[in-house]
Amino acid sequence: MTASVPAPGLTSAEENYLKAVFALAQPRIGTNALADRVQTKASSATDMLQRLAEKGLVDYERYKGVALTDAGRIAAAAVVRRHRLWEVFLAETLGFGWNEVHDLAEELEHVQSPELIRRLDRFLGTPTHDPHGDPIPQADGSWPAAAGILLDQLPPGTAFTVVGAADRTDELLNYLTQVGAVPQSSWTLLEVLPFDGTRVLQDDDRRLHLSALAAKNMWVQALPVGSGAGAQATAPTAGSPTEDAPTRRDLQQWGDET
Amino acid sequence: MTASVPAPGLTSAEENYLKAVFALAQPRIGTNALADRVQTKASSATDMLQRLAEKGLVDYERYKGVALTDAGRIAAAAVVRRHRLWEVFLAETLGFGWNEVHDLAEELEHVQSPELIRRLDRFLGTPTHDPHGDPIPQADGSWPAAAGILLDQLPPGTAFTVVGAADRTDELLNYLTQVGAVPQSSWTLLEVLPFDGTRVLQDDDRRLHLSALAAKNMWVQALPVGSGAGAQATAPTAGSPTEDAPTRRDLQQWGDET
DNA sequence: GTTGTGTTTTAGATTTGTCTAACTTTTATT
DNA sequence: AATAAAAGTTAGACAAATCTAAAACACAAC
Repeated sequence: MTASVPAPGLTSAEENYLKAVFALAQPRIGTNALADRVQTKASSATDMLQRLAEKGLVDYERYKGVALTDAGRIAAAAVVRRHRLWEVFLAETLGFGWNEVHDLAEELEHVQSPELIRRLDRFLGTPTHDPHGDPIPQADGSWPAAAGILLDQLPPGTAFTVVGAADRTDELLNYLTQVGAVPQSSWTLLEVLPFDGTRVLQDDDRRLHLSALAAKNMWVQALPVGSGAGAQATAPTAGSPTEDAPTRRDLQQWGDET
Repeated sequence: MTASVPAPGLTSAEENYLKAVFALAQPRIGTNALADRVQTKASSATDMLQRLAEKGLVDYERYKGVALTDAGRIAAAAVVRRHRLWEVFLAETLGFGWNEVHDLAEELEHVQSPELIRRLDRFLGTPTHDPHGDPIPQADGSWPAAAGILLDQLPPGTAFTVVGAADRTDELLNYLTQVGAVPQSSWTLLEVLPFDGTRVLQDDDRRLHLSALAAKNMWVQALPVGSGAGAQATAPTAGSPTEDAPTRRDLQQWGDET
């Protein structure tokens, strides 16, 4: 039994609500928050929740919010899987930027064909993470582990590759894109400034200052020593990260924001 | 001005009707025929036609059928372009058979993004024909010429490559797929049997008999002499094609059936 | 433990796209 | 030309998904 076969005949709208519940429920989510997420009004959300409850995909109780049932979780994971595979396709195959893929994937994800997804997956080489570093639910229903660690937690002097962003807002993605800190790019973390935790990165030919807040939202993979990009300079000045550790992300580190 | 930007905000249903009118109108098409094509009832077609007429995409007159306006033709060509590009993608990139691509492309074609289509087109190498041999309207609105000639018209002794099928029914496509007469495959037309016009084809290692009817529905491209596939044997027995030349296809050889 | 504020639900309307059934127009036949 | 058959249209209903406005509920504060 794979996660690729959603309960028969979900409409796009149903899939979207399901995805939203999946993204936000921990363990329950309110009608307003959900309506917000899918860009509708609370009354519409109520209607839809009752329909999804009838189909056995959510556990809904009047005035008490919703949670996913097991069936709902499986169906939602299938949608997320489709979404993220399309994101990989758009970025990797068609060359879209990681800040452009979400909206398009949002449309493509609703094309109903398990065989299409199977083949897309194979064509892409069965990727484990999307361009934002989020894990792609596998055909067998399993979830890959995190693609890396937050730049936040990387010790100075380490070389690394960017593998994603924990915050998928346009603001961050556009910014990172502009300064060239995009997926697959490699850098060395020269130092962490003691004053505000600014990260100083070195590329082959560029030096870049990133705020602690940005660093806290970048997924990176440490590279083996010696394979560092750019200057090997190592001036590790104290490691006193000003920002606090992620909060909500600790509970539900993966899976939101599709 | 490219054909890639349809009139703002066409729904999937509208696009489907438009495509159907485009495919069948020569110059006008009746409500019933149209309803048949889009798998609805005549009353639904009437409704939709009135809506499309209001949008200026079709020229509709009560009880008199419809034709496309210039705007409608442009919008329809954009849909056909999207459809056929996705067909190429599905066949070429994902390895679907030419008998499987239509239905999926039917869904993918409605994803709205000119940039997506631009990039898909570029990724595929700006193809001129889909897996069925039908021409893909280009970004500039132009229509490529036919991909080849009908096997029907090929003189015996000629080597050729299959480039499409004039009849896109499952029956023909499945049959041709089964016997291996798929796009890109190469054969030599050994002879045309005088009795019923059966075509005898030779592959590198297989001999194949095709009915005159099948031959009349296969688009092929003659290969330069000497590059023939399989046996060079040449036993040209009279060329008396039993079937008559295409009829409707002469008028509107391209563009129907999306 | 009442009250107020904010959240959630219901009721009723709207849009898109469809249907069936009844009616109208066109056309083909005699 | 009359009329039957075929083709096309309208009317009314329905389902999905949404909205606004009004009513119902929950809970925190007093």
